[in-house]
Amino acid sequence: MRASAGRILSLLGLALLLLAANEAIHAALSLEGALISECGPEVQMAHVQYNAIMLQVSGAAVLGIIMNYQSDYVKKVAAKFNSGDLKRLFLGMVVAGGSVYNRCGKYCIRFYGKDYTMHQVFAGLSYELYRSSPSTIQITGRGSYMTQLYCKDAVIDIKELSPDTNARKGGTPTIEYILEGNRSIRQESMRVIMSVAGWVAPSLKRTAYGYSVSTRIGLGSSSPLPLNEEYKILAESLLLKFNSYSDSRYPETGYLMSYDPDTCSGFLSMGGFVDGSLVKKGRYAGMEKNSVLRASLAIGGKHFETPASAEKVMEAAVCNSNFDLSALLGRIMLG
DNA sequence: CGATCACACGCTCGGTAAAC
DNA sequence: GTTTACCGAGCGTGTGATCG
Repeated sequence: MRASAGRILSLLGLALLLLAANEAIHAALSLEGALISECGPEVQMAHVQYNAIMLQVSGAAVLGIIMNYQSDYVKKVAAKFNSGDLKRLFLGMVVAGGSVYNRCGKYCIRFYGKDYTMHQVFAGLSYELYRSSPSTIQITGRGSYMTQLYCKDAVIDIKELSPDTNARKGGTPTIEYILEGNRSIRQESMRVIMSVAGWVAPSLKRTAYGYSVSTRIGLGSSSPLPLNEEYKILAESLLLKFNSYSDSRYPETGYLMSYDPDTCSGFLSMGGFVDGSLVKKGRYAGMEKNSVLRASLAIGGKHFETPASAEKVMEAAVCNSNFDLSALLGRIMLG
């Protein structure tokens, strides 16, 4: 059974907890609690259900994590897609937010990022595809993680699908393999890629009637131009309209961005970001990308008297998707 | 040989505002 | 209202050292 490895890890974790009830474990668990509390209800449920166990290893600030790789998201896609398609998702994650290290006889695929959930997804896909379990390390002094998969087969696969993997070193990764997939897996790949390298940035704009919020979503920031073009083709195949932009400091790179409300809401209605995918920095850092996107779209076009009142409504909308938007708007809004 | 640790460099998101 | 441009500091990334 594919679930058995995960169960064994859970049991192992439970045993360790019982045996080693020390301060370190408690500290680790409370940190984990704080982390998980940022996630949506679905993630929290999954978490309670499967109970990831954290262990303190050498060094004060470095935590090793034994993860249970049964993210709800991976369970869902594993039931729906064959392994060829799952490989498309895996490729998307590596290209958008990972690296491949293959020197000195080492075969290592890494995934970086602050989203605990996305590391679970990466680890879950690794297990589904290669029956190999990576380990996740929290990077010292920062709220981000690195997941390392030592697996020769995986490295060979990725290098075959995208020979040039490391964008940082001037390479140009390709997602051609994803583009060859059917609509369903392309849509899922888009969601995963956006969750890894995409962003939401609601912005305040002074208008004749006060201030209004406009919604903006984007993908990447300095992707190699050919890859950026492939991202655009992928988006267009799903009727999402992005424009390409380039940062003048990095001429051979580009990113995608869209202000189009139909594109923003269209992306949301196809599932949007993977649940638990968080905004990385800025005013909404740590909040769910989907919540921010939903809130921003909900109050887009409304006018506010002051920037502060607009931000207040945004904050309320992001933090509680069930709150009474119209009541709050009635009190604060002008037009 | 697989796995973990450590760290410096420069790239990324995302804030902001001007130009259409 | 929509699109383009600029910019910065926090963090992503590659790699060597090290350990069991």
